[in-house]
Amino acid sequence: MTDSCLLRRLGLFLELTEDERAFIDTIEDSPRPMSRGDLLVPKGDNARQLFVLKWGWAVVVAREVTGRRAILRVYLPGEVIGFAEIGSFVAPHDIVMLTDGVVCPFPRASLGDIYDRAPRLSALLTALGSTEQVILRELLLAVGRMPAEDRLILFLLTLIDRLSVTGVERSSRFHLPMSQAEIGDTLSLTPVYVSRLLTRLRTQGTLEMADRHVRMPDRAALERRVGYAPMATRIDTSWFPAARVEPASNGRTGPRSTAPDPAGRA
Amino acid sequence: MTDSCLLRRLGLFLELTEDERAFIDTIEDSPRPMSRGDLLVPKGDNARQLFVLKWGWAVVVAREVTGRRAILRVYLPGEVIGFAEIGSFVAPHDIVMLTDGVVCPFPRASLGDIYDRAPRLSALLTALGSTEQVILRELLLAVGRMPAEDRLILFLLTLIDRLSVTGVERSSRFHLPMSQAEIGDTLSLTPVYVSRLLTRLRTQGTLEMADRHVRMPDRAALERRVGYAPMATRIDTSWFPAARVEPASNGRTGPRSTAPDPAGRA
DNA sequence: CGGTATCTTGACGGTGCTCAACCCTAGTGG
DNA sequence: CCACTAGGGTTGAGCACCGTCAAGATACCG
Repeated sequence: MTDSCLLRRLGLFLELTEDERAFIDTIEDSPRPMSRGDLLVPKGDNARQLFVLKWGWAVVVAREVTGRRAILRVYLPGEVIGFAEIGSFVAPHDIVMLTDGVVCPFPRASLGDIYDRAPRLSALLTALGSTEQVILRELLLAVGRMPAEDRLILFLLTLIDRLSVTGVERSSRFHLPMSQAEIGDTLSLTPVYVSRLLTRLRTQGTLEMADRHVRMPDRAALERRVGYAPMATRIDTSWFPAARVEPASNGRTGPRSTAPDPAGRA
Repeated sequence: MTDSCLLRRLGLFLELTEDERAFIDTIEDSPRPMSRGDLLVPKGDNARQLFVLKWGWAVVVAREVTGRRAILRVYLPGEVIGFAEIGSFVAPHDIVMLTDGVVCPFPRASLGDIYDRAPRLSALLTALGSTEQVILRELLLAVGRMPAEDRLILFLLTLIDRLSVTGVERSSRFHLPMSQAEIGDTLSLTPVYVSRLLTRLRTQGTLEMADRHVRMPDRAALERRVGYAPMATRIDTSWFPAARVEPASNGRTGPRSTAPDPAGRA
């Protein structure tokens, strides 16, 4: 009953019962150190694992036909990696460590156990997946409809709020371990233009940015400027079922044992 | 035990047991006709309902600060609407009927029942949510990194495949009930430019498009051109738990009855 | 017949990309 | 101590993709 990564993550959103804590504790492997550039999930792989990002940053990377790179998702410390892939036979994109870090893997198969035995945790997983969609939609809106300068500002504002979920960074100054090229890939801009934007914002006094640390002197003004609404960091759990953990009875460790399941598709 | 909308949708991905079918049948309200422009989910609303789109098209609409409109998601007949919102206290975006149509609403509260009593269905719901993320990511990649012409082609290719999931449209010609302005909002283009693109593609012979019907004479060539990989229309169910439906015992109709749940957040 | 929505076409301009040179720092091996 | 390299950042010149503004065409509808 140590504090596992997954337990800490899920505990952010729900007051876990003893049973639930004990259950979560059984499904997680030991932490694994990672280096910048390591592939957590290779595209095309049948991803059999998910990860909690204990520390460090990771990104979902895609490549357009012409070879242009795009970062479709930035994972911050504490977040769960691999959710978007669980319905797919093969991973649609690479997931790569952006910095050195530590991940806590857990097998995808154990998700089946969660759904089988811990209904409230299952609902939480779905709800977490739904917030990922909201994040993606906001990024899509920014990339599609905002001028580059606002887009950059919005990105930084969003990061601050998301970092504050895990409570690590509260001030307006924070560490951003991304190169300008990587920022560009996230916002669909070229490295050259990101550089130009940053120097412009710096000379305006809108932004302070040096050695990968960012500070926003007048954050409120910027939020107004780009129409930023702070993201919901809490989850609406009102519709969740009651907390409950079924015993691991009648050999139900693997799927398909309790009821008939003609899994073949016509 | 009629064929409800939700049942038909979930049955696409899983061979449902009798118990599961009966269970699903209990949670759905009767179909409701809709007109173009009707709000299914208003932004800021505490969305207490989800919908299966029985027929017609619907879209998620957002507005940038400057007033520019964006369509963040297009829902096709058969798809489930409201998944991205279930973790939020209030809906982050409007969801609007794009055409006349019929929806089958079901209360969000009944999701709690599903999680409580039907573990395999719960897993399916999560998996469906994960495929939504993949759709979003692909759109983000296209909007961010593709020239407008390819973006438009990719959009049409994707629609064909997604329409074929429900099996209605198999040919390369299909009905696209969107104005050019709406297409533009989906692809982050202006109406004027969409018009220009379409006439250009038409005169090239790449595309046939008239009175909101589209045909692509050489679909394979276009798929190669934009690097299109047909979307996974099936879901990887290998990690799902066994099919099982718990009886609706001990008054567990509402949440929070079986175990202590100090829901207050510190 | 006027009003509205949709589409088309033209002229013009700017945001953001491309290509290129250059700088700085850190690391490596002589 | 000094090349040499590699990664990252900055700056300039030029341009093109796509947006903006505007006018006009067509269709539908009250």
